[in-house]
Amino acid sequence: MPLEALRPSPLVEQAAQRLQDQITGGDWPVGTRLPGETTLAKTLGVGRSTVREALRALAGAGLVQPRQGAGVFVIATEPTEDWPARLRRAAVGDVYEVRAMVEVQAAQLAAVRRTDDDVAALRAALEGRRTAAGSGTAAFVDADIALHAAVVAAAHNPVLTDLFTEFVPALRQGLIDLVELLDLRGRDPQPGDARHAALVDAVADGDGTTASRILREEFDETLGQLAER
Amino acid sequence: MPLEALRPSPLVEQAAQRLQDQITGGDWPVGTRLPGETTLAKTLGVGRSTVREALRALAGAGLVQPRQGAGVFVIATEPTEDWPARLRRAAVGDVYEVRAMVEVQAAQLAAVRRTDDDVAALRAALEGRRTAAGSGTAAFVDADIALHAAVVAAAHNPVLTDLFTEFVPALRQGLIDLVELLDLRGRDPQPGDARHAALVDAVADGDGTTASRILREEFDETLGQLAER
DNA sequence: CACATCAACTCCTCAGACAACCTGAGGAGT
DNA sequence: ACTCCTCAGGTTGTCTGAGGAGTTGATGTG
Repeated sequence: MPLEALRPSPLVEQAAQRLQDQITGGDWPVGTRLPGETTLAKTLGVGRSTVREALRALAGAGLVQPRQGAGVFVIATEPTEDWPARLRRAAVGDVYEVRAMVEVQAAQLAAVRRTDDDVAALRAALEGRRTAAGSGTAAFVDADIALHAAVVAAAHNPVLTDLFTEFVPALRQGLIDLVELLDLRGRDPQPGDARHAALVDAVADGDGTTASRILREEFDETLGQLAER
Repeated sequence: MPLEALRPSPLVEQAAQRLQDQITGGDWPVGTRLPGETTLAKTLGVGRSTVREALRALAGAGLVQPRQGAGVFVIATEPTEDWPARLRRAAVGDVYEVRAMVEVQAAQLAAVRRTDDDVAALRAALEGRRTAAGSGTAAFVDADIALHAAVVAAAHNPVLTDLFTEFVPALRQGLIDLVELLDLRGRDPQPGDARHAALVDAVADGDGTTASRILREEFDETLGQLAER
């Protein structure tokens, strides 16, 4: 009975964690049939229902798959990539840098592919950013992100759009911290307005070079400020 | 007892599915406390343990979170985005396009940040690509991806590295299809060797402009070929 | 009004029982 | 030699009953 403690808090989660470790650790590669529930129960020192729930949790995460009468089988060795969590863990600078990479190029594409509807959405988002100038930091950041999202959307690449969406939560918090830290809105309630207007115009005019240059300047500046801290 | 049949196959999965429908369908928004286990058991017409396992499966998928004594709460309305699956579903062209965006910029960064170890890894990967010229398509594509991965790694941004890793599976299959479809290796067993060598040299020399230009040419060419089909 | 107490409710864990099902071995038939 | 059948053992699926532990909101007290 090679185990210790296994006492505090939900036993199910501890059991699931231990099983998952065995899987992600490579002890049980894909295709392996896990020991039976009663065996696992004895090994882990918990009841069979507890083991069952732990296995069910792993099944829900897509790691294992039970087959009645046959056993429980490993079908994946990694819990479905939890990108939002990973981004939350990552350094703000790294996230921002990748975001900059993607968006600079997206702007270029957007200038080529934008439809009239896109342009309308961009102008609306720009207006929204101006309106949000009078609101709190969070609201302003949201409006800013909405504008950038509109640029990305104008590139008409679903993968790109999804990618940007994935970045939004991490970006949002990072930007709120940044704006308040640097007191960006102390002097100017809507910092970078001229630049964002120029960006929208460039995309509308189909001038991808200018659009991406504007964004690059914007991001380089922010990244520089981030690096100073 | 508003239910029908609910007999064949695992009751747990059916119960979980029904609960998930309630959540994704908007009936139970984020923050909602689900009915108690006994209530759900009666409503679904199954035993309590079955309900518990169904809830545990949803918890494993990140949809709900149980709190002892308080209840089970909805914490998300969508099963954690399965990016690999999404990429598999997406059009090859879209995936490739985003990959190009990211990598062109990554090359520029890599030229600035690469260490001597990175350069060694790059040269080794280039050599591996040449060696794989005599092998099958899959092996060649793997070697090609390894080289590009080395470029991305040289940028020293963990978020970027993770992102590229996420793209690899979709990329791999797409590239294999592409190479065989276009018969790229019919005339030249290691297409683009000169260009890749120049890329490695540019990164080694710290010439980011050249590095990213080379990659851009490469990708534009491939994207052009993809567009023709 | 602030605070302590308490009861009802919730999830957590276990044990036991039976049903449904899969797998592999061995025998019967072709 | 091959196929098919049967069967036993093991495995997951499901239910029930019983406590344990924690949270929450109402109640009562000062």
